[in-house]
Amino acid sequence: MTQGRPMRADARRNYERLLKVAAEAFAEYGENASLDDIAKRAGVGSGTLYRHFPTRGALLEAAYVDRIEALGVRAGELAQDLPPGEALMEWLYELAVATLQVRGMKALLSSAVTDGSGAAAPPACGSVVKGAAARLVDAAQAEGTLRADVQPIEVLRLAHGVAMAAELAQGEPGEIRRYLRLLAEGLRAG
Amino acid sequence: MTQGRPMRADARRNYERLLKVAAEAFAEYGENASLDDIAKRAGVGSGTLYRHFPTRGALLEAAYVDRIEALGVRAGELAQDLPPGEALMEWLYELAVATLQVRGMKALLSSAVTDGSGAAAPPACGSVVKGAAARLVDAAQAEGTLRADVQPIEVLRLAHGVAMAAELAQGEPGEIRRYLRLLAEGLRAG
DNA sequence: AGGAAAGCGGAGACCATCCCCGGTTGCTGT
DNA sequence: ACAGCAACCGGGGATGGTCTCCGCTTTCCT
Repeated sequence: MTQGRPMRADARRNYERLLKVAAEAFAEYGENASLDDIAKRAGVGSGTLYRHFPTRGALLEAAYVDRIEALGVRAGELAQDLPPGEALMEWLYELAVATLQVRGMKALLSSAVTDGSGAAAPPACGSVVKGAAARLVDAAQAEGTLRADVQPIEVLRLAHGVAMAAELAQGEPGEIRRYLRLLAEGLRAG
Repeated sequence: MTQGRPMRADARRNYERLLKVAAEAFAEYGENASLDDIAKRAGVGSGTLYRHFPTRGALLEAAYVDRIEALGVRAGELAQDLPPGEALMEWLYELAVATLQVRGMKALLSSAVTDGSGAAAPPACGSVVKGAAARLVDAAQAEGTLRADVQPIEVLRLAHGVAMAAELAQGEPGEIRRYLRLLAEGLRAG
């Protein structure tokens, strides 16, 4: 649908260079890395950057799609290897770790689970995360270990909240697990 | 201790004007309101603003001390009117509401509960919030309705996480209560 | 080869933070 | 009352970020 023509060779080159440099820059300087600086490092003008990625969010998303998709795949693996309740919790853990560890992912994932009506950027990658969550939540609810009155999106939001809480305890890596376990108690069926 | 001399009259005038204007500006534009603009509105130069409040955080804190102290007082009232467990939860609710409602308070409260070692600004008001939380948590633990293995600071962080989670569900005001109730299950003794 | 369209790039407009220092104001002692 | 000296003011300007605009270059197609 968005494919009138294949991209011109130089355009594709620049696009990919930008993506590579952006991922490095976001990792190094966080989600507020200077965009003009990214353009400069990639050896292109800032105009080129803004044409390919109109907003910071668009670039952020494009730079991390593979990481997001890996989370989607991971959901499938966990669903196969663990009982539904445990699979969900382990996946939420890995999601929270990614949220904190990969600098710049926070903003991306957070806008993915925002009630879209008013927001600025509805990232496409949101559907991957939401889809994975929905599958794991449904399975756990069918199994009867997860209370039936919560929606997948709520679970995602709460996991994001847990990640934020853990972030406040900088330097205590075990805190994510600890807080998530407390959340799990609240989500348990019964 | 910080009181070598009383403040000069013009200095005090400017200080208070800035505080008043800053509270308005933060309420209107959020925590990223332009500082130079605040200075202009207050009828002072930007130099004056930066002399009184070296960082954005300092201004934010000064502008909201009264709101924070009101939360401290409220903790006392709730402790008197309700059983400890309920008092804690109601207070956390009001804390979360303040976090979301008063734009600009979020950053302030969040830095208050951060593991201070590396952070930029250790706000004095943090002790008010932490003190209130400690009292309510202790009482609830003594009563036996709150699990004994959580620390007050952890409860604060989790409440902050709940507020963040609720923020993602923009426009659903009941979500704070809902998410807090889930957290409460996880924190319940037993 | 040659022309049209797609794409490039960086100058520059705009806005924010924050320092700096010449000039001004309020306080204090006589 | 008034002189003198801190303390304090104010805004100009350096720095750095975002994002647009448009003349020029590159690619692709025939």
